Amino acid sequence: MSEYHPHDVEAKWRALWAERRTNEPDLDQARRPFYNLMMFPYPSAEGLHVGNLFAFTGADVYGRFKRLQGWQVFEPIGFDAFGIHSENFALKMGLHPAELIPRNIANFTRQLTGMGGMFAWEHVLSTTDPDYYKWTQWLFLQLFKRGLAYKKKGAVNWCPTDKTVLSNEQVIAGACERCGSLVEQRVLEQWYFRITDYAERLLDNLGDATKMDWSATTVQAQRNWIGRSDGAIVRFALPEHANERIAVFTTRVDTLFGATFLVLAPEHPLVETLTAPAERAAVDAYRRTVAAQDVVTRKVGDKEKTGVFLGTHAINPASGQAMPIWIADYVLMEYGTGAIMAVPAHDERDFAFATRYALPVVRALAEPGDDANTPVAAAFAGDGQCRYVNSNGLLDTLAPDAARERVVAFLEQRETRPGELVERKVQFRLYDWCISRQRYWGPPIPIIYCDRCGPVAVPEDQLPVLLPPLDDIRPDDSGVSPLARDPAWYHVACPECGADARRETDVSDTFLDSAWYYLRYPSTDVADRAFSADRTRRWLPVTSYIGGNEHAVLHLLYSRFITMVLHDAGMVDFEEPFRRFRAHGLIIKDGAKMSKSKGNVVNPDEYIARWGADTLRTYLMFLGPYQEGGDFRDSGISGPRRFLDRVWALVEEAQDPDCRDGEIRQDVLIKWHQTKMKVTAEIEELRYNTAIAALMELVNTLREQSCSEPTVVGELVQMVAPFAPHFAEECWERLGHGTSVFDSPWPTFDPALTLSDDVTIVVQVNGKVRGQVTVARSAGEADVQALARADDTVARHLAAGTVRKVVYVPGRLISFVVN
RNA sequence: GCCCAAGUGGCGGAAUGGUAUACGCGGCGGACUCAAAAUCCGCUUCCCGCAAGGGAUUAAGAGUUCGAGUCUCUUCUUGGGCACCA
Repeated sequence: MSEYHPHDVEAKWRALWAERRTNEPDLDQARRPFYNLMMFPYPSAEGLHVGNLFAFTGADVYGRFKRLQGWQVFEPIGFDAFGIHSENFALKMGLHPAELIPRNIANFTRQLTGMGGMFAWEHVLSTTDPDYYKWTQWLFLQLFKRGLAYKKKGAVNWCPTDKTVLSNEQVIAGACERCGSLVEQRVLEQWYFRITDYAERLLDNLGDATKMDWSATTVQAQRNWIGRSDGAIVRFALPEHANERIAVFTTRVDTLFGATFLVLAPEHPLVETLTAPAERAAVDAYRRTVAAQDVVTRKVGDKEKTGVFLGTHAINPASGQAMPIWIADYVLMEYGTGAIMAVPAHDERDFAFATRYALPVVRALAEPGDDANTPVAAAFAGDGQCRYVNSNGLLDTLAPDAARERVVAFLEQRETRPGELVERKVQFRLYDWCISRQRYWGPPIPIIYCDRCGPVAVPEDQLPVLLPPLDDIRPDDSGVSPLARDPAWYHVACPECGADARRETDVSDTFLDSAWYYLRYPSTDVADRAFSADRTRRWLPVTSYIGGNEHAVLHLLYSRFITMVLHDAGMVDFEEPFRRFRAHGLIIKDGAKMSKSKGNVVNPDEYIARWGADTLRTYLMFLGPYQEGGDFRDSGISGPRRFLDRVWALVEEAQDPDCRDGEIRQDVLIKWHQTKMKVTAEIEELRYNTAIAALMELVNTLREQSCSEPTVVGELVQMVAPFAPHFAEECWERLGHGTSVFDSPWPTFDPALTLSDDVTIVVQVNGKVRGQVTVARSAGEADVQALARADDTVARHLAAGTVRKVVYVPGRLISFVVN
């Protein structure tokens, strides 16, 4: 007999896997390719924490399961090592990121190897490697060439701590998502990607089951982010300015009869023209106040609404009433047309504004019991209970959808040319993606500015534009990147005319690095292009992608956009990069989220040292549903370790010659087939905790016997293998197999053998369980009822009245209704 | 404010509308041991009862059903997303 020593076993199999290239599929020949992707880590100085390990283990379990099912699984790993996070940490430590990052990557590599991931290390990548970011720059140029990358001066989110701009996606409630500083508004010239051109497709594909099978929560988050609104643009005539009209976007054109005033964003271009001389001073003062505000005070809701009157009016084309025109900072220039029609009776914000400035409130809708003139106490949106009022009979009896159509038609009739008064319009909340960063640690944007030629792409054969080795990489408040301090680097000849020119000194957003890394993995050994056409055709789109839902809108949306662009360019033949995506849950510790500030971050190293990686993996997968996460408790880990020890003992026992060739007991046979059925189904659905529970039950059943069948124990080992890979290899070898357990076929089951001959039938009287009877599965209702009535307790409860009804569910229960 | 999840023993968590509390942790008792650890065996939702048995119980309340943790409605709590988006 020998004992289970995890560290010996794990070291042995790590070495053998590397030596035998067990985890390196043949990328050019695989017949059943399965691309098993997990979100690559940012290599922090702290190393992997137990939450990362939970995420990677769950994805690895799935990959190993698929491999056992006969797929050639490619499970790559890499490092998302560019970006502000790495740079800030390096600055804090007084180190250069170019020095720090390789160190962190070495530590991560040690930990990822130690956890027993089935990683194809021959295809590891780091976004900071010039062989990688060369192609990130190439990707930028593909967008640039197609007019999808453009430079624009505009108000941007500026983080005063990180001293760089942030994309809208990186601003959470007016604060920097990374450091939490309140974001300021700055006017800068930045590079943008036209992701808004793809809004409709990005939204439509979310509902296309042939292209995407994603976690519902992630799909919902993307839908909300893209934010499609179906509405109309209405143009209001201005009696005092016959040449101008004010266009507003509204989703509630049916409330036009209740629109009593217009509000423009203070930055709206027509404000200058429309302001009456008498109001000039007040308007200018208000616009200055707003311009001085930062994004936070401007955008964070629930504050007192302010505004000023422009001294002029528009005409409501439906009611004919004059509508005063105001400017107010609750109207945003970036959304819609930068102007709204205010319907105070049916919009909370408009109601608050109208109340404050004593503007008229007119109903377009009335609730039951109200009439057209009942004063409005609070704005209400209206629903099926409401009816239209004040519409001169136009809408009275209509449902909201029909009313919208009717108003549009009404306005269209009065137009002298199409679009003069109204136009149907779909509006998105999504903004273009700002990718410029005024930082050091990223891929330089491959553009050269020439006075004569304008912005010119760096020729592709001159890529990569290497990041120059600067000593002082600290960002400053100037709004330009530290790269602008290296004239020797940025002074270059214009690639087109040869005149003196200047490189773009901003670097690109880290999210661009990660928006295409899955395309690079299969082609890391390809030097002359970003990705090989053959490899890409064989392996992509990604078969299964697993990652955190914190990237539901950032990384996942950008990746989809980039893939669509490449698809349209004819470079890939799919629009959606990730066939199946599942978000994993989060690990909490003692009921609280793990965070450095709370000091409850669990380092997996010490648990691996004490219990072994296989035990930690099994524990992490057992502690809760993978897609929901769970609570990490030190005491809980001993259970999975006991489980592995017991499997080990069963393997030892199965090797005993006296134990072979026994006849399998009926109840063991049933449990065995039930377990195979259940484990197969549960792993497929990522319900690892219940799969492990089923395996524990099988072990408990096997332990009741003096001897266990080697066949059953062998299949038990195969089913444990995805969770405890080194352990399973060792057991498999001990059972006499000469090849990897991961090259063995996943156990099959016979559904007929999952059912026992006898069944327990529950007996209920008036809905309460009063007994149970065991009968042959083939027994009929009459037999079951007779047996049930014969039970003393049941009989007593039946005697309390008359049986009115009997419900019989074969194989399950018999229920008597008595009164 | 709006949208989406979730709420089950001391704890992590199981339950195609059909025996709620599987599996694991912890706890209690026992075996082994000089002793402890490890291991093994048994018990463990709560209340009444020696027991047989009875009652209560899936955040709270109502409803549908022979039967509800599961379906419907209302309320509360927690977590997540969106948020002057017209």
